Amino acid sequence: MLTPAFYRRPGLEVARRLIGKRLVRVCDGLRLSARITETEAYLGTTDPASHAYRGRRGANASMYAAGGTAYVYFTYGNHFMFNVVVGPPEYPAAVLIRAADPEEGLSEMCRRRGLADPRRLLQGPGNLTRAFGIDKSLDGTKLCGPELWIEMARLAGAVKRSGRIGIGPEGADRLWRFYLAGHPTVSGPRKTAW
DNA sequence: GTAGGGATACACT
DNA sequence: GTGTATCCCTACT
Repeated sequence: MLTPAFYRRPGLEVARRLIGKRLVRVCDGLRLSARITETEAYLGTTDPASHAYRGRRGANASMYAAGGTAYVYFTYGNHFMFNVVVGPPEYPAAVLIRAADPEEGLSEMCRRRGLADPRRLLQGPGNLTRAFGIDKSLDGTKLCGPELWIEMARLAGAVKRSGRIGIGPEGADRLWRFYLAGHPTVSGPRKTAW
């Protein structure tokens, strides 16, 4: 299991190093796991795309927790987003987990998603939280079990970076998205995966 | 291309 | 308290 020290590193480093790691969820007694293939960093109060840009709010409180905390929020009336808080306490920064490659619990993920294609089960941040049963109840919990944690795993492939997806023009010039090059689970328009 | 969905923040009574 | 614009999206056409 990744230790708190891993998450205390600078945000961009954590975002890059999370690619290839194994996200594990125990839900209703079932173990689900997947290798992370795509992340995005949202760092500090000077990043216009970050929820912490306008300071502390009720909904973003978890971003101010210590590295290794889960930050889960709800958006667009439909979707939960799962972020990993990074850096020291009181520094608001998090890495959004955007996509992963399923390993264990395939049939359960298929059931939750109403879908069979393993490439699409965890493709996109809203799809990933749905398949993993991640919701607001996990917001603020520590990523060291028993319901949710991230494990060490060897990276197989090259990590590339690009601008972030789904944000406005503000902050779009920052290349804070990381993904496993050429992997079929990576989300977003294909043209952004250069 | 766009409808859909609900929480939130903020500007107004 | 009410109105409304926004939001790190998805699933359709």
